[in-house]
Amino acid sequence: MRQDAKKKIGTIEKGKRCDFFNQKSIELLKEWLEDNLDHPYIERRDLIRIQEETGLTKKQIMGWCTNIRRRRLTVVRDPDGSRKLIPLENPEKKRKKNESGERKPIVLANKKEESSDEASTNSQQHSVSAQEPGVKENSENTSENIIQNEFKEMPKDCSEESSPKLKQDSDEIRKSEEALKKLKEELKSFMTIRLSSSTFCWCELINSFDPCPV
Amino acid sequence: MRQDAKKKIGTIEKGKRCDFFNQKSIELLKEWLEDNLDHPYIERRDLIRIQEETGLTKKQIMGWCTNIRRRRLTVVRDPDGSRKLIPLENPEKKRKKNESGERKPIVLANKKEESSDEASTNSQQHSVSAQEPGVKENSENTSENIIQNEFKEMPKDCSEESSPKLKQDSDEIRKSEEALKKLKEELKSFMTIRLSSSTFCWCELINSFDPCPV
DNA sequence: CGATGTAATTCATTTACAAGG
DNA sequence: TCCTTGTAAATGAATTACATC
Repeated sequence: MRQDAKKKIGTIEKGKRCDFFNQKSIELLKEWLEDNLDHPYIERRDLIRIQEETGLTKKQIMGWCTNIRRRRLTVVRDPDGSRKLIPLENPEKKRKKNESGERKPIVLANKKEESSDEASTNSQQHSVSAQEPGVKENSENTSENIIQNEFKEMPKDCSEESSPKLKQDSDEIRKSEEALKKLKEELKSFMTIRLSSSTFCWCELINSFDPCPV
Repeated sequence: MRQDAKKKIGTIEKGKRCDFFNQKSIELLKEWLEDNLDHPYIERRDLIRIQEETGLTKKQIMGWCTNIRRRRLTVVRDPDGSRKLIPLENPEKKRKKNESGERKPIVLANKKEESSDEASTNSQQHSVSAQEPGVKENSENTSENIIQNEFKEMPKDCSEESSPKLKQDSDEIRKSEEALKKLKEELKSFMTIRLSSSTFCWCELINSFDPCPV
């Protein structure tokens, strides 16, 4: 703890939660944001409405929007080149973690393969198909850390390389490569379909792979 | 119970990382743990091996194991009634969050509807319920779940449709699944690399897949 | 030796403000 | 006036470590 003294600016301390920033207010703001993702800049009308409903000041609400834009949204481009803001998972966190590279949460893969091991973090065995082994609910921290971990260990040239054990049989290699090629096409098709709903984000795709042990 | 305020004990400060607790050591310990989930109590042999490979003291290693057991593992029971420890996501975090009920990360759903599930702000109403270990929660990432599910369905359906012969032989299916895993690896790696340039957009990823532009 | 309680440190997230355009 | 970018400060989660039983 290195803070010399609590600095008070106006009536609010930096970093300190005020009573008006409770879960209900956050829910309202989130609601506004999700309704205005195409143009997440608050208008007078919504501003006044949220002020009245939450008790937050104008400055607080606009500051919240500013922070959300830079920390939770990112720019993508549609095929026509138009610019858009969509949700993104924690860009700042990723940058910081790359620089320090330490003190990452310990994530267990929970893989005891040899069977369709249903051991997710749940304690009871529900034989529902929706859960896949290795895919479990997680916090955003762990997802990103897994990505970073595997990124460091993974070979940089990742486009068309076969894994060594497949090299034993050239016919098997050919079959595997054909399957991979086909899957790539299918994935492309899949992403294009998702795209039409205009809510697709590549980072969500990344997260959908986690924490699948590969 | 006892809070004897000792700031420094020996040469190590509480909570402070020492140089031997680096990522390589953590990896080794994690490796040991995942190999010994059935009985996560370290033996002399492994203890000495890890001591030598990491430079950590015996006390540090055993302390790590103790902390892992209580913070990252939870007890489940097999159908035969036997007791088992399996990975659990952040039991302590969940407890604290349920009690305070504030300051949760802001997660955007990226979708307008999906109003059936109300679990995104559960801590507001359910202040403290009888917290059973292993109870699954954290269904906040709704959009991720949706995409995850859709993605999981996609390759199977498409594979079966476009190449029926893969269905006939379980070995072929296994190969296909391996190929999908590999594809996921490649994608994750690729996207993580692109991430650092911060100019990524989905169309670059799609176009990077030869052979055919969509 | 293990389980449990807890002190201390580090890091990610959030609220807030300032500078400059 | 509003936005973007940089950053200060508070909070909480995760981790390492030790004491007690």
